[in-house]
Formats: sequence, C-alpha cells, structure tokens
Amino acid sequence: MTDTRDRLLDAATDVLLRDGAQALTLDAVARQAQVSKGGLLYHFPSKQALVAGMVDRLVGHFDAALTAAGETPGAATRVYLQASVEPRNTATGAAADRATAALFAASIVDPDALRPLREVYQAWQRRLENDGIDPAVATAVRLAVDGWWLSRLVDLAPPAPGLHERVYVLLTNLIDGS
Amino acid sequence: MTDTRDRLLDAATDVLLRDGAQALTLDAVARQAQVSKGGLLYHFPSKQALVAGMVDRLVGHFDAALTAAGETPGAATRVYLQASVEPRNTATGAAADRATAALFAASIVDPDALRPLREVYQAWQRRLENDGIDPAVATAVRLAVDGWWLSRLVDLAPPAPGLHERVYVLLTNLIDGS
DNA sequence: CGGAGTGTACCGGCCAGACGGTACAGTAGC
DNA sequence: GCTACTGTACCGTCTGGCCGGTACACTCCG
Repeated sequence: MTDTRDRLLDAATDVLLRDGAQALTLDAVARQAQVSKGGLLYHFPSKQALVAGMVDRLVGHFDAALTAAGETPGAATRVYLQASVEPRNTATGAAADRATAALFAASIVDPDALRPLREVYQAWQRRLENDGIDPAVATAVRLAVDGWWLSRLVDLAPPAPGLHERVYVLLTNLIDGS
Repeated sequence: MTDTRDRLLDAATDVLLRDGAQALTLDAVARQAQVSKGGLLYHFPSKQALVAGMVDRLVGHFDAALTAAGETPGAATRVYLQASVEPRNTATGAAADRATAALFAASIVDPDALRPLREVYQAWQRRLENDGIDPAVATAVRLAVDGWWLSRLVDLAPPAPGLHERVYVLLTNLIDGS
C-alpha cells in the first residue's frame, strides 16, 4: 500500500504547519502518522528523501494543473489564480498551504530538493508568459498569488474577507482586460 | 559598543542567505561575526533572542519607512513597491533580502518571534488601504511585491530582466490610474 | 596617589540532550 | 516467502546553552 506513504507525507506537512519547522523531526512525523520510526524509514530512508517526496508530490500537482489548463487566452493565469485563491475567502486553500509547506520544508532541510520544483515552476512561468495575454499581467498576477499564500502561511496581514474578494475581482479583470 | 551586536545580526542574515536555514547555528553566526560563542551569548542569551533581534531591527525599518512615506495618493503603495523592487533588475535588493531572512529565521526558530512583525505589518496594510487609491489596487501591489521577493529568495522563476521592468511599469500604472 | 572593587565585553571549553540514522528480531497478511 | 511494516535498542554527531575565566576601563575611598 502506498497509503502509508501518503499518510507520512501528509503527516509531515501537518507537523510543519502546526508546530513549525523546528519540530519537523522524523520521530514527530512518525508519531503524527501513527507509524513506527522504522516504518517511516522503510518508505523514506532519510529525511532528505522525505522532503524530496513532499516536493515530488507538489511537482505532480503542478504538472497536472499545467496540462489541464485550456488554451483560451488567460486560461493558465486564471487557473493559477483560482488554484491558490478561492473567489470567496474560504480560508482553507488547503492545497496552497500544502504547497507552501513542501517549499518550506525543502528550503530548510535540503535546498537542493527544490531543483525539480524550480524546473516545473519555470515551465509554468513560461506558460504564463505565453498565455495569450500581456505577459506582464500574467506575471503580476502570479506574483500576487505567490504573495497571497505567503501572507496566509506566515499570517502576515492577509487581506480581510471583504478586501479579499475585491482583490480577486481586480486580478480577474486585469486578466480579462488585456 | 553596540557595534558587535549589529555585526552579529548581520552575520546571522549572511549565514542564512548564504548557507541556508539549516546552517544557522550559534557557532556559525559567531564565526561569521568573528566573535566567540560566549560573546554571542553575551549579547543574545539564546537563539530565540537572536532571531528576535533580527525581527526587531526589521520592525524598526518598517516603522521608519511607514512614517517617512508622504501623504499624496498612492505614496505608501509606491514606497512599498520601490523599497523591495528596483525599477531596473539590479538583482540586489539587499534590504528586501534582509527582511526575508529575518522572516525566515523567525518562522523556523521561533514562530512567536513574528508577533511584533505581524503588528507592524498589519499597520502597514491599514496604511495601504487608506492610501488615497483603491484599496484593492494597493493590496494587489503589496501582494505582488511580497511574491516578488519570495521568488527571488527561493529562486523560483523570478521574472527575467526584460519582464521585470514591464511588470514594474504595470504595477506603477495600476497605482497611478486608480 | 594607589589599591580595591565594580561593571562591561568577551573568550573558549564543556556537557546534556536531541536528532538522524542503523540494526535487527519479530509479525501479520497475502 | 515476500511485502510491509512494528518496536526497540543503540550510536555518533551536532548544537544550544552554561560557566569559569580574562582584560580593561572606570570609580570610589583612604
């Protein structure tokens, strides 16, 4: 069963988001996943392998979203916006948080683990630059989205609900009107 | 001399930006600052105190910038944009990198150390929302800027030089035209 | 004037504990 | 008998933090 594998990956992000990066230890992850430490090391022979696994999963999601985006102008930019930021402030955005967690974990434990992510991200950026709309608009929207989930992750003054929607509309209009 | 204190703070950000979060140890910081470990611990009795010091300094800069911004419409938003992102892609943006480093260090070592920063940031966000321009525009610009320095810090597909300027112009126009 | 004492800034060795990782014997299910 | 674990004992290293010193400037008192 790859079930346990996924549970371990989930557990790692849970620990990271709940207790902070400092607390991301093999013991803590194993405990969270209700797996023995031996079991964890059976699936991920090292901590690096664990965070590499987190990044891999993230890369997979990215790739899927990238290919799933349509061909109409602004399609990719819109997908990127919607994937990270719901129109309404549902405050969950679980997928985006998971992404950030993986990013975070990697940059702490093993910056090299980010390499595959960098490549997919670069591909995504290229896709945005050729999205049938002004590349500057697409890039600005992307950066805003990145800033958005960062602000939520670190809880640095994320836009209040009312403003949240207005910013979302603004970005959407930006995409449409270019 | 508070000279040594500042040198230690600088050393901490240097180590973090150069060698990654993993390498941010008391020994490494002391070595970088050419101070003994005892000397470090004289100024900062714990690692938490060290990152708290980093955040404090950042908060100070924020406060200064906040009061220094003028009163004309969009002044604060423009300051925020210019502080983090040079019009040309000078690739340095040292101040912004320093900010990120402090943020990073805090979220790893002691998430609670971010509290004072959260408050200043919230104040800054309020200031942006009352900047004489559409609050949604101000917020969107802010988020884009946040995303910008994040992309540079983690090296996740930061906009290429040519695009960099176009995005900068786009954001500036957004501020002016609202 | 001189000696004693006080506070600041810093040195550097050391230790306890945490953490990553190994090893290995055992087991439940297919 | 193989996969997918469990459970535990253990090791070496790294790291945060403590502590006993030292150098030195300054001050207070007789």
